[in-house]
Amino acid sequence: MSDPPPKRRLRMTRQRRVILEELKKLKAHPTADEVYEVVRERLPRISLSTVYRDLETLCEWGKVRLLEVGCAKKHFDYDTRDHYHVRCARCGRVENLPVEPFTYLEQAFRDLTDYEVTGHKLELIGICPECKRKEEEEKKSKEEAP
Amino acid sequence: MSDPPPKRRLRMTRQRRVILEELKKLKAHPTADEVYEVVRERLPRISLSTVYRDLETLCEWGKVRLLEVGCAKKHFDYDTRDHYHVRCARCGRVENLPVEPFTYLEQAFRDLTDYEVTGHKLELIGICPECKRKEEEEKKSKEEAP
DNA sequence: TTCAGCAATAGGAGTTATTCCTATCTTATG
DNA sequence: CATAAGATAGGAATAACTCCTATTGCTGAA
Repeated sequence: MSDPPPKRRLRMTRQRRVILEELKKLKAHPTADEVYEVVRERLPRISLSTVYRDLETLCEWGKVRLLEVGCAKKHFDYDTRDHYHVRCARCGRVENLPVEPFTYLEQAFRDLTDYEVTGHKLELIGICPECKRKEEEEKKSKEEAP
Repeated sequence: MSDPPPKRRLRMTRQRRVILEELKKLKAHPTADEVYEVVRERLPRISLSTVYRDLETLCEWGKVRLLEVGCAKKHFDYDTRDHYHVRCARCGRVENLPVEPFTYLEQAFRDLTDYEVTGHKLELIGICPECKRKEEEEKKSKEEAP
């Protein structure tokens, strides 16, 4: 069929294991930077570039998934299955939507475009509970002392 | 309700008019950089920062829409109505899907999250005809001279 | 158990896309 | 025409990556 990928022997190093473990613990879908912050508590000498490289490697390896959500930063997910997301328009936080993806959508849309369709993404936009709370606090303090 | 926005008198300057006109001509959904390239042919002294600022202003003004698609760059659209998109996984090009958005989706998903849902985005991923063609050419030239 | 060789790392430089800053220029109005 | 708010060009600054290099660390064959 096509050329076999250059087979390098990937190693489960300490850095990679810790990154994977911490990613698993986080319920949300952190950015590389956020992963770096938590991993640093266990491996203080790890470098940000290692975090980026290892997250990419773990993606290729199929152990982690890269989310290309509608914002500049890359988000990573321990759960590699296809699923939909909610994103907070204020803080950018991303979380899962507990629902099975609609596989029929791609089929239904295939005739609407001359692209060779390979997948789809559905993203709910909203305000997360924390940001909503902050917003209300701000409004209140404004009313009290304008 | 809430504070009225600080009312500044926005001006339809030459730069803004040209940006708007060129954006209207482009069928795809260009990035700021692509807008800059075409606008430069009519206004050679325009600066990239003006393009960014004016695109943002035109968005606030409701004359242009910012698309936050699943890739690092910002894309802009002359058509400000809600609609879905296809994106090329290779080159990042974005185009419209000629279909009415499914307004019921938000309602249906509302109970699945504690976010205050304000919208949703649906994006088909695929390979655009041009990238598909290039891919096939590469494959062919590989077979001929390996 | 040593060692050759590939893989991985830390640290920092480089890149890309975007935003910010400032001195200067425009333009609508009085 | 004066003038003041609004815009602009040009470049510096920033954010989020991505790449480079010298060094370190595994790992499997001898």
